[in-house]
Amino acid sequence: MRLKHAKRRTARAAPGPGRNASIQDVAASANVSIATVSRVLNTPDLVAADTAERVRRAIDQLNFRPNRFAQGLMTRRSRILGVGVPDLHGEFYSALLRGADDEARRRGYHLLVTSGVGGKSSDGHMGAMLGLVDGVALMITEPNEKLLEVTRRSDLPIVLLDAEVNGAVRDTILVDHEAGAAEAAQHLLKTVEPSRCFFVGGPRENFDTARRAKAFADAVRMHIAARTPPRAGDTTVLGPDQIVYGDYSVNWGGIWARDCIACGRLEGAGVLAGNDEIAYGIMHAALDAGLSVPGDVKIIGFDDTRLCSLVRPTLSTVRVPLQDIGAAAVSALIRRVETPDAEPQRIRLKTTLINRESGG
Amino acid sequence: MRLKHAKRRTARAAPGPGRNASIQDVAASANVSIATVSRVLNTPDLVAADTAERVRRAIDQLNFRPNRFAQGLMTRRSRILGVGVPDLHGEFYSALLRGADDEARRRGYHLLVTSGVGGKSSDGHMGAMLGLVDGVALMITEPNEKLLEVTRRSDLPIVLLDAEVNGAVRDTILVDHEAGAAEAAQHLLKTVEPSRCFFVGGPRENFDTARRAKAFADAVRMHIAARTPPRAGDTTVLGPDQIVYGDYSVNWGGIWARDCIACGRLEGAGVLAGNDEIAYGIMHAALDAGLSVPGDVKIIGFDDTRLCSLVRPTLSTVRVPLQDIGAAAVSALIRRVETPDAEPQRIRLKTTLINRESGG
DNA sequence: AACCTGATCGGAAGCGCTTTCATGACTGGC
DNA sequence: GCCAGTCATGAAAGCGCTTCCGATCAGGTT
Repeated sequence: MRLKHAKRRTARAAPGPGRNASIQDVAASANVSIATVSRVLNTPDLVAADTAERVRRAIDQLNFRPNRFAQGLMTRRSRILGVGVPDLHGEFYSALLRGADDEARRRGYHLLVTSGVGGKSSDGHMGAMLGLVDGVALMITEPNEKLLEVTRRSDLPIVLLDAEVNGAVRDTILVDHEAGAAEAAQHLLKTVEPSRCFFVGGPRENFDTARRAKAFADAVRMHIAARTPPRAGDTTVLGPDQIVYGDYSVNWGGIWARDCIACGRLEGAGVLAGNDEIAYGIMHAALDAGLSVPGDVKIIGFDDTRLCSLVRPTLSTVRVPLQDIGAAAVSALIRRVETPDAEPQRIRLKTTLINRESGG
Repeated sequence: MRLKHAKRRTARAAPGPGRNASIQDVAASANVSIATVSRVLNTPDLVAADTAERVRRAIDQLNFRPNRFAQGLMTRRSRILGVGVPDLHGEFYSALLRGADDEARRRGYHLLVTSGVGGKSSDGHMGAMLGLVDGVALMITEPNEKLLEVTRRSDLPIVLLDAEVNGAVRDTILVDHEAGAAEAAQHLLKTVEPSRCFFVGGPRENFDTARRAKAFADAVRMHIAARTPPRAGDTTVLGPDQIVYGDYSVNWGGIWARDCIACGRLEGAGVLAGNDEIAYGIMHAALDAGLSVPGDVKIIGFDDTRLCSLVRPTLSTVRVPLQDIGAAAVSALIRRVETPDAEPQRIRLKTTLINRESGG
């Protein structure tokens, strides 16, 4: 037997398995209206204690969870935050993500992660993401007009990680690469001649490398200018080979070091690397060539990834608080989402020189 | 002048800035009904070519993007996949996530990442996640009844990473740890006496460590049983100290190695470590003690993280295709989401012994 | 001429929720 | 005993979309 054209207007099947309980079911079960159920959830103060209790029991019993889509449709909030990073490879982003995720969960938000930000095919994907999230934390490491344009025109809350966007006043999490690079330079300059100090960076266009390079150069120049008495031949112009660029890889560090060794210039040098991997590459090439670290050459890395304490000799490095960056980004983003009119914030996180073995 | 109590029933403000264009706006602009607009988006075949074209123009012009919440409310799909891992720390999960993200974006899905799966406070967070995603890829490394119970009772599509759940027939991505461990053992046994072969694992409860340990022991026993002629004193019982457990850290590897050295038992040994970090710890302690690797002691790691090719001597290891695991998980999950009635799948991924320096 | 068929489209229901507005029951002050 | 002022609650209007159903029309079939 089968009902033919059964009237289905308002009748609804019992919330058995296969269908989650809806607010309707709860309301029916607690003998109140759906409005009251909603109030119990969102504004409990507006409902009488005993009613609320009854509703809560029904909720538990039916295992009711508000449908997030319906909620989102009304409130225009999803409690999801987008996180866009250029890449998911390696220690670096994994630490960042970890900080972000911890903070997000603490605040009852979820993280929608997407990598390849700035890549070619990322536009559509980003677009789709914008419709789902309450805000976006974006990490951009190289200039990318298209992406910045999107962020500028979007009215979605955005915080920028470690990148300044000229023209737009936005929440921004900054890392004080300058102080870190300067501190590292000063440390090297204690025992190394300014002319023997090198900065071996990542890609020239990379924001971080650029800032670290500039601060390094400034520190070296300042050191020269300040020392008394001046020495013969002192010049505040750095040699063109003292600041070089490549990429963020062990390989590039090795290449540079071997070149340098070939010219006999690595011995007695002090090197600040653009990141830990480069530093490791340099150190390794030096050791392979029979140089001692830090005896013959002093090396300082950047970021303080796990690598630093694993390798021997251990790597001195400039610690960048990656987890804190992630956490701060999420925190700032939530603040903007929840209080859209708040003043834009610029949070600046400190770096720390970590003296281990390689830096002397 | 201001309109007082203007009638607002059906009138709606123009879709200026501050409000995104809705399907209504598109319909009005293209002079069709919203049903037609929807069809253009979802079932273009049902719309006349010229009408569709007109609608598409309106969509472009108004920069219309369907509201994902409204869509989700109707379709019960979000095109978001949940990924739950125990931890976000380190190379391991970062590689996995990368594979997952690549595959997801290729298929037009997004990833909602959550760590701390299996942790104490993760329940509520997981619960909230379940309402948002089309399915979940779960990585569990240790027994966790509560979590498994949740997965069992949920009708949400789930794929399990590298964990078997007895009783439930589920899509599962498995890694052939057994083959990898056996291959590594056999490699060591070529030059090392069975009684001098060790497995230094991570936590005893950890699924992976348990499986690797068992396969290692089996391989050693089988080697003893198979060799002809049998030697005096051959026994297929491994010494209790040949399979040991600790945690997945460099530190633990170092501790074990130093203990072993103290008893004079490391020289001439062959060691399979539970992961690369342990292997590195062992290798380092050995080198520090003046032993040569692989001359005096042969060491093989597990996972093939970046560390292996960075350190010197380079680490032989059993490669686990982390990125492939992530990609396979997402792929299987999408399959289940889109064809819920498909047969449950068990995908088994191969490991590969990577011979570098430390393994001899 | 009456009928059927398929292609195309609009009307309208309804997904599950939040929120406004109206209602009714009490309360205290006169 | 009556009116203003709470307080607790319900009815109902949508949020923006998908999809079922039916209307219309052109063109072919009997």
